[in-house]
Amino acid sequence: MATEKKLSRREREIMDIIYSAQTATASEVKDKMSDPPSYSAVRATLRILEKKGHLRHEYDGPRYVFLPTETRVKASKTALKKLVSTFFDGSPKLAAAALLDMDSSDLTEEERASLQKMIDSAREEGR
Amino acid sequence: MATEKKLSRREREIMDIIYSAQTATASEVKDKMSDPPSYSAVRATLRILEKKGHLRHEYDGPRYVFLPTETRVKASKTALKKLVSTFFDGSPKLAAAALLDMDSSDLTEEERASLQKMIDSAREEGR
DNA sequence: AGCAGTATGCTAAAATTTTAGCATACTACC
DNA sequence: GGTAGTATGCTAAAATTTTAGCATACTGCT
Repeated sequence: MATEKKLSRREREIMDIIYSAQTATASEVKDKMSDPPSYSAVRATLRILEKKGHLRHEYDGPRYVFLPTETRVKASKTALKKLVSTFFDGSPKLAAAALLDMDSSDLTEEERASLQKMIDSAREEGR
Repeated sequence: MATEKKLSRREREIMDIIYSAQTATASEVKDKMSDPPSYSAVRATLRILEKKGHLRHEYDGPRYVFLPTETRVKASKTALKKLVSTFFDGSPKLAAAALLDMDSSDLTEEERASLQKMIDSAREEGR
């Protein structure tokens, strides 16, 4: 409910770090930030994210461990949906094709073949 | 070169709109913004994005049409890579699986089966 | 008990982002 | 040729974001 979107740049950066790590302390977050500001700056932003309802914390002994309030799966769906609409004209298949293409070295021949099929069928659908 | 990252919230929003539309005038951008500010505010941000090297413009009669300096494909790869690392532990296969799952109503039985295989194999690889 | 190290909370200043407004130019149409 | 409509460029103020610093508390040593 209270969870509005509209994250600032730093807020977004921190959320991404925490989603990636699943869980992180303030200093872990700081370590992973690009061009990290002071520790207290990081903490201030974490506090804001908590107030906005995007994060919560638990205790790990003497310190806070921050975690997202939304599940990773749910957040990933939202992110995927947006990405698909931004770059792939709304076609998840085309996006999936691009992904698997990135990963091509790991695909078996069989996988590659069936993929190709999906891509073709997505194209036929005119998307 | 000049193309640094670090877009602000509005800048990011505008870039996404333009990537999605491929091309857009200032007022088209404004129309698609959430909670759009004044027209001149939009234009100011467009100008900033041009200065930062993310956009350029061409003329469509009397007005500017803005377009990204990076191709859609390249930008989408960057975006996918980040998303995969944020939400899918770096496994494009798992991300693709999630995508195709979203789209499940459009999949044939055959597609679904081969997908399932890929997902399983990705899981086996421990990713 | 005292000290070093590392937490937290809060506050206010610095920096950036976001915005509106005004001056001006061009097109189309009456 | 004047007027309405819609462009652009620029500027400066408003709003938000980002930051550092300080006060304080707790842990674990010595």
